[in-house]
Amino acid sequence: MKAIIPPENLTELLERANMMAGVSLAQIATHRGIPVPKDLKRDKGWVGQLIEMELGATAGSKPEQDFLHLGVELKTIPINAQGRPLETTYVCVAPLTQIEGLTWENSLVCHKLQRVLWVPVEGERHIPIGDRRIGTPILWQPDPNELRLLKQDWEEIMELIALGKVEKLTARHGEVLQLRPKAANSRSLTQSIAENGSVKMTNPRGFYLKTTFTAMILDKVFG
DNA sequence: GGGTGATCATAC
DNA sequence: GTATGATCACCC
Repeated sequence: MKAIIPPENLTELLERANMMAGVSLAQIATHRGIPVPKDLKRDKGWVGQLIEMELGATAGSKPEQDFLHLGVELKTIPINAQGRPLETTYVCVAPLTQIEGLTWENSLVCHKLQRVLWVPVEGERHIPIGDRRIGTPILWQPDPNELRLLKQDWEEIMELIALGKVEKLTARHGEVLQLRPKAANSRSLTQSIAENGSVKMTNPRGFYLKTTFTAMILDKVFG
């Protein structure tokens, strides 16, 4: 495998991303010497990591943007034949303790979503993984209205977490941003705030963007 | 059929 | 366990 150097600037990143449009995942994988899985059941992050690698993102599990020096977060998004998202989009883990004084402006959600490079990839299950094609990338920055919706949902969710009501939160809360389990399984536990203010254990949660929201983002470009 | 809750792989 | 990358799969 040949090493991919991180893009030096935004223009270079966009050039690389644009060159992948129309290319199949098998082409990328072959080029990189990576086997294509039969399905994604045990390789759920495969597509994302393949695209990450090809664009020269710094691999790692740091809670930071993929291209920190460019202020860009990379997200692959599975779409159907109509260009609509097939899945919600994971943003980041939700803090469940020590959240006093945490504001939207300095939250991880806000930071990660400041600028996102969306890379649509055909995701319908009847299409073999290798045959799935990459679409036209979209560099997105939330507009004032999108920012307002995100902030509103985030504040509402964090308020309930702060009140020790994380167990009462479901994916139905929030217009565009939702809170859902994010863990190895339902037995995973992490600390959270109890209703009496003490510490309790609960299933880890993550923030996800609902498909109605990401569909709007894709629509703004493709109509 | 769509969305919610559950789950998978991997690095550290 | 916590973080990354997400999709699976069951229930409504």
